[in-house]
Amino acid sequence: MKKELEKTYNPSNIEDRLYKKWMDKKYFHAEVDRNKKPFTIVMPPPNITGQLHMGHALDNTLQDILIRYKRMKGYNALWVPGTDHASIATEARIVEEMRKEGISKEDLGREGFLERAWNWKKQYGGRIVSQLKKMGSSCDWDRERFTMDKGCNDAVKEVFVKLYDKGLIYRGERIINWCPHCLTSISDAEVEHEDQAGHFWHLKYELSDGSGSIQLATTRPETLLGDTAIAVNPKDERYKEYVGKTVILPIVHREIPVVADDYVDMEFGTGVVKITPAHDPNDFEVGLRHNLPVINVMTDDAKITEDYPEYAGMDRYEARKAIVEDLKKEGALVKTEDHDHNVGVCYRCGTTVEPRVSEQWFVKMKPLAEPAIAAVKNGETEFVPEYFEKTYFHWLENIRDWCISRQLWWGHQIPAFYCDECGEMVVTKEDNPVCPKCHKKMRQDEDTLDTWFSSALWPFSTLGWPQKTEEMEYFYPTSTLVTGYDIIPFWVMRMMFSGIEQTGKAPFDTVLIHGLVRDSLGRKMSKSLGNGIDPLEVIDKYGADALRFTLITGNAPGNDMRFYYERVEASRNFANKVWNASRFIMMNLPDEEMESGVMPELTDADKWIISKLNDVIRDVTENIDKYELGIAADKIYSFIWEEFCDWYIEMVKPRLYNEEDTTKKAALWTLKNVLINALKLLHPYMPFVTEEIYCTLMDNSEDSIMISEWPEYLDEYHFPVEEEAVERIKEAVKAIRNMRSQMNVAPSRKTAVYVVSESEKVRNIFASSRVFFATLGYASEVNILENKDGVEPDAVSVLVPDAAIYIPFAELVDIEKEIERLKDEKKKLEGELARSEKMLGNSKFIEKAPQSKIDEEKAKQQKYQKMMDAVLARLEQLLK
RNA sequence: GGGAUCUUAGCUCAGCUGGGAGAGCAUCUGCCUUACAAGCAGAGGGUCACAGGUUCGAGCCCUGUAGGUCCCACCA
Repeated sequence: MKKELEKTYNPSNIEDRLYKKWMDKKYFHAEVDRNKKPFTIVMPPPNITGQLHMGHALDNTLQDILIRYKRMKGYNALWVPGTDHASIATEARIVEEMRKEGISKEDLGREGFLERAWNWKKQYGGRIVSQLKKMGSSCDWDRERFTMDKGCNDAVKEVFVKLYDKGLIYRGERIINWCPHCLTSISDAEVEHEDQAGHFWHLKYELSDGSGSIQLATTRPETLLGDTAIAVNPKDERYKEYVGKTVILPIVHREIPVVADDYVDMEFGTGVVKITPAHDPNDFEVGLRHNLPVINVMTDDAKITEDYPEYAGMDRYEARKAIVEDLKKEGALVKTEDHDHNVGVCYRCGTTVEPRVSEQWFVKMKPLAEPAIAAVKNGETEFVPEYFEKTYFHWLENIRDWCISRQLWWGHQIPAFYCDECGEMVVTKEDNPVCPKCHKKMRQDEDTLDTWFSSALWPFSTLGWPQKTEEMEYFYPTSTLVTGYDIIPFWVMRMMFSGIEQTGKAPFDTVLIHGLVRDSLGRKMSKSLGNGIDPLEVIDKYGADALRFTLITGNAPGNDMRFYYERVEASRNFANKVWNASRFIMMNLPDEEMESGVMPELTDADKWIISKLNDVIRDVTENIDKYELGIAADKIYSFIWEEFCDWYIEMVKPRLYNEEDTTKKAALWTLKNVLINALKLLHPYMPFVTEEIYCTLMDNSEDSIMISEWPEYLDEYHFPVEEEAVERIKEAVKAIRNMRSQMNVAPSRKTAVYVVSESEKVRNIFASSRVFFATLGYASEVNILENKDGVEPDAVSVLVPDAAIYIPFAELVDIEKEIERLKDEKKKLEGELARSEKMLGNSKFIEKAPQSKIDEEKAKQQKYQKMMDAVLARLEQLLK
């Protein structure tokens, strides 16, 4: 029983059903199989707080295309999915939710809070997974992971302890970036910089010995409370005599030294800097060099501490105002200027970061960064596009130690334990160690680790590491990592050094970087702008295939793209085109099974499309192998729409409608086989529509296109002679259509066509293609002649290479217009010939250009010369 | 301040290692031709930002200029 496609293409009718089928049949699942080569991708785990957005849609479409392609090529393709606990983002969301209910973290306590967080994970973690499924993502859900599951926790502890034992993780009091809103430390990568309008306050400090005063300027007068020095450049003649003296800090009236330090820029401002080691990273360094005290003047939430009763409880900005007032009163304020300056803000909440001295855990980066740089330099891992390697190098070459402890509860708790009795500290994988000295129970460090600490281990923790699993052995290192350029410093870099340090191998051989999906005005999609487009809405309206196709076409790797509904519509129209062409073919296929293996006697047209398909198979395969997914998609698109639908199907129709036609079988065979192969090429991009058509077409004789074999280029399907013949016919048909259109001839009006050529070969080609002039060129009769003697006199003419086509339009023929057309044609040909002659007449071209180029040019010149002769002859005839 | 990237048709963008400028959308003209009006056939439209250079030959390579975007950066 032959199946049929629905009359209209309706993606929502097929997508969920097919996805379920794939799941049921376990097509996405990969097991270790030594007989096959592995191809592995680990999915960048989306945050459990998140909803699917266009960035995920793009990221996962790219991955799915690669995975589906490799799977069809015979690789053992594994795509490991999962989600990220996103400690800071999730905790912030939960705290916010609790705030609305009027409860705080402290009310619940650590355990109560974590319980609530796990419930959150249960509730929202699955949401994004089901959204990924709507995209058609063929990931191995049996291997789904979570960055805080047992396996990841084991990996985290393993790595932490190893790095600690090697001295690459240490605990220390340093200046770190503190977010007064999230109430935690954050890493350098988590700080964004933005320009803020501010002021420059010029202050006057009196020397303690009364010998004068010194002026300096500051953008942050409130930190003055914690100043422990002022600094000048040692080479600065102006201040040489002051170095070693002390000044009186205004308001506080503390005596602080004048120190000399190279850090100070003599050119900038007055060349004098106030030093606040507790609240500025540079000042902290200066403080270390000069042994200055560190005075913290702010609380966790950036309010002035109780140590300064006049300002206690004021936040940073209130205190700034109050202090400026007091400075004014004291006469220490010389002047105020407007000044824009660059401040760090928390990348999660946008709050201005407060540099702060506190005790934190750090990863020593230099020794880890070096091999990670080397792995890219020596090609073990490469970036696509290559220029992102520069971003990567830049980060690693300028990296500072990574602050990994967070004052949060949701995350991997740091595996460090303290003995309250003797103060002993132990770093261990054990859960409840006892103090090695006093054998008492120990207290675990309260802090958790930076989310990215566990994400950094994702490529191998998901494969079972630190256990020695078969998966680890077989699927690692993974093949391609697909991610946005904005994630390079957070994640790519850290996976690289973690992978190399822990496993000895870089975690992937290629990093495919993509850009951002922006709105139609080129703005970043964001919640605050409200310009985000929900991929699920697009899928509902146009189908996942259309969305996927839109996201990977018309865009080069690594570049941002704009999202337009018009483009989705165009993609949907393409899916519809494929659907209808398939429907047409199936309508014509006989009820009984065709012997699809045996190739019948083929016509030129059949061989032409097969040869074209063969080329597309080669090109598309090459393009995908080079990660040129957009280019490959374009080629499939134009092959299917232009070559296959607009030309081949149209050419083949007469053979289908004529039961007597002896070549009908060949036509059907070709239609079916070309369609099958085209569907296969398209499948990674449009998995649903191709599967639905394929299964209907194959009448269930095969299970799924997604596990079918990727087409291969075959020399025996290369038919240059037939290709040339059909291209000639296309030229002729196009020329006829063009002319008729210019003359406003209604399609209903058929006319005789005379094709004149001196070449027997060309006459034969046209003679055997008479039918195409009738069906595609509106001819009522076709005469093939050796010379134009037999042509009716009142005819218009069009010239194609090696032939002239005459169409008698008695009453329509306008000799003047005809002459005009020919003159235009002559002009064009003159241009072409001039170009050819210039090139061929250039002795240096003949000397240096490759022979193939020269031959090519000579052939062109000949062709145009022939056409020119024809034009001139025709003109002469008409002018008579 | 340093770096990356971009500037190609009205709009949004492709253009792989240098060898006659492309797509989608939009525009204009005809068509309900029994797969598809979510379609078919035709057409118009570009000094490839600017200035130099390398080359037989440059949208593509080099240098500089202008403008846009992004990333990094301790000028208080």
